[in-house]
Amino acid sequence: MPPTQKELAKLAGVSSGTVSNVISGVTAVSERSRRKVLDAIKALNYQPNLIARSLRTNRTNTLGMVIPDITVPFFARVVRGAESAAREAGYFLSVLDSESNHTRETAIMGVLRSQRVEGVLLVTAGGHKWSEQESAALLAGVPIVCLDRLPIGLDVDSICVDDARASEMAVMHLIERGHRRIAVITGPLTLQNEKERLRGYRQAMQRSGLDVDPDLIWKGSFEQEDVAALCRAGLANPKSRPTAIFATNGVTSLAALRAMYAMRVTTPKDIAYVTFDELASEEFFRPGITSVVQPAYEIGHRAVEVLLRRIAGGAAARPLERVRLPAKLIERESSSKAL
Amino acid sequence: MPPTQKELAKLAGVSSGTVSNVISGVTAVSERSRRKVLDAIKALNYQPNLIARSLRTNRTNTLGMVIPDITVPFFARVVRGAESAAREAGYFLSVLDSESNHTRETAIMGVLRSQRVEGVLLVTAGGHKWSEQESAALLAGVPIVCLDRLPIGLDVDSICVDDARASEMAVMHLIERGHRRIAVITGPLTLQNEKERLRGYRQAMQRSGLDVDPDLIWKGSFEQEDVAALCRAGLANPKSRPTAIFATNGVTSLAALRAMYAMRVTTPKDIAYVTFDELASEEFFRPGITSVVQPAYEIGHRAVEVLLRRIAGGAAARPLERVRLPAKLIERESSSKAL
DNA sequence: TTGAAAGCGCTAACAG
DNA sequence: CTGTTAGCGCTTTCAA
Repeated sequence: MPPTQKELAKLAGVSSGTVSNVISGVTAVSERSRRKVLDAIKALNYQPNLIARSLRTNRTNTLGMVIPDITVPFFARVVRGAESAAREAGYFLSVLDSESNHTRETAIMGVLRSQRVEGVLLVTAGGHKWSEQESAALLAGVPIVCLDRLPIGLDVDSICVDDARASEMAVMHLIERGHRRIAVITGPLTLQNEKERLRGYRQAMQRSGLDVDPDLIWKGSFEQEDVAALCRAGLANPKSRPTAIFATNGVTSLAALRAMYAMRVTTPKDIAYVTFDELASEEFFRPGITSVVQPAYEIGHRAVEVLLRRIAGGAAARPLERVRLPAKLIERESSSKAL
Repeated sequence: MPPTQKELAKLAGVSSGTVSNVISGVTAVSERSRRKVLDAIKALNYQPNLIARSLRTNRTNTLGMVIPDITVPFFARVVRGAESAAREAGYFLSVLDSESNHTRETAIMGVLRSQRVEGVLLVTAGGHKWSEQESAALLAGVPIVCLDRLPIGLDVDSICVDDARASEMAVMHLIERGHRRIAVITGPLTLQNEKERLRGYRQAMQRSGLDVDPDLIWKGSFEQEDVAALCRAGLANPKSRPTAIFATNGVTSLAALRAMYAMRVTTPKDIAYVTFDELASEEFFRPGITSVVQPAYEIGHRAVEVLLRRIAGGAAARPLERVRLPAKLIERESSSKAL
């Protein structure tokens, strides 16, 4: 059993209250008492019991974070950013993985509430609409900031990349290189950000006076097989094949590339290719894939800042923040050949 | 303020103890009371306060995990494995990132103790020896299991790949393809696992009756510049250049490849190459790099099992477990050309 | 500047 | 089966 404050107080020959004062530093304590307490802390290797402290103060100094999959590099970087921001502000961050499962996600939110975290950073598993009931329960609980994948039917502070704009930029890049028949392959359109990215594609086409051919809108998912089927259907005939593809997220994109390569359709030779998200250690990826890169670390970092403002400000005290950050286009080989 | 058990009890018209019994399910409760309590829980959207429960029961049902960098894919997968094992056992897992910094690592261990986690999974930042004092303090605290990078001067349960064996296997693979002058480039040799991997290299050479040329042992680090300098020195002269390189970890390996490519030394054309660890989405990495692949998920998963046994068994009750898992060699292009 | 004491929300013993 | 109660380790009045 770890030593308690009481034992510490006894050893130091002072009262438990004095020990507390020494540790918190709020109330003045005589130098003599301070010394004795400090010595006793060393002697016993005392570590204050944060559980007891939290129960008493009703503060945990902890933020929760829910993400769909820590092994996705983008999320790992977001977590890093959030962690460092939390630490800078003197908070702990408790990260839990929902394994892209909404049921588990809901369970986790419950656990975090039970742990009395002071706020939650949420990257939803996606693909579902929060019911009125869920939503109400959530909003009545701790403050929430949503990142990246914004939930449908949940009105909270949020932060993500300006998806439509980023997407538009990527497609414009292809158009500028002479492409007219540009296919877009998306993730599940139940996700808000996927919808936005598709919107950006449409905008780029329309603003450039190009037709949006429904046959070139390939509504995909995160499943290898779905994506492969779409690619096979869309690329089978070299005549009607698009001259360029834009993939709206990294997971779908890897699946698409895999399918293309299996069909011996290569980039940039047979088709130009641009993707949302970095796919890997890009410098060794051959050919290099032109990518829309999100400021992942910053998204995590700023999400914590927004959350802390919300915690300080209270639920209704301030308007909802909706931060939209710009993404960058990194040009590489896959889109290097002008048509 | 979230509702408390007392308020709940009042609403349900029973005592607080009965509420507790309903929730824990340990003591029998009449169906009537049960109903009333359950209804009240719904009505108030009650979530038990785990902080209070922990203070009372002296149990947190939480394990801590300290890793050097969540953005390293290997660690992310280890975390996933640990998380799922923890969940299966009804534990929470609290993951903290030391940012490869021993000072921060020590601070984190203190925090985890303060949070009264029941055990800790530790991947040390490495590069330091734990002082007698640190070690003693640590061992007196919660049970610890070390993963992957085993600490020096800390006697605890541990789990990692059989590094020497895995290394030997990789080097044998090169020898079988006719290589005689094989360089090894390592990470910091202050890390136990790096030492082991170097030992494996030596073993393979010696068992095959080959000389171990000290000039072919490149003692590197995780720093791009150090590694680049070693590569430049070792590869400058095409005559005396080794015919193959074995890199003992992923981070160093990426740095080495970068340096090689900058020098226009390519693999497999100019030199054969084998590395410890997967470097990225290997199927798109060109050329594909022959790799020693570790069972990352399993390492995390089994580490939790070991830790739970230790928690159940007590400090001295059982002998130290030292689990060593086999790694696999995945052959790819970079070592495809026999000499 | 210090000590005594109340009480955070919960569980577990105990008496009824 | 149920209510009462003590107390987990801490912070925070309040008096001295």
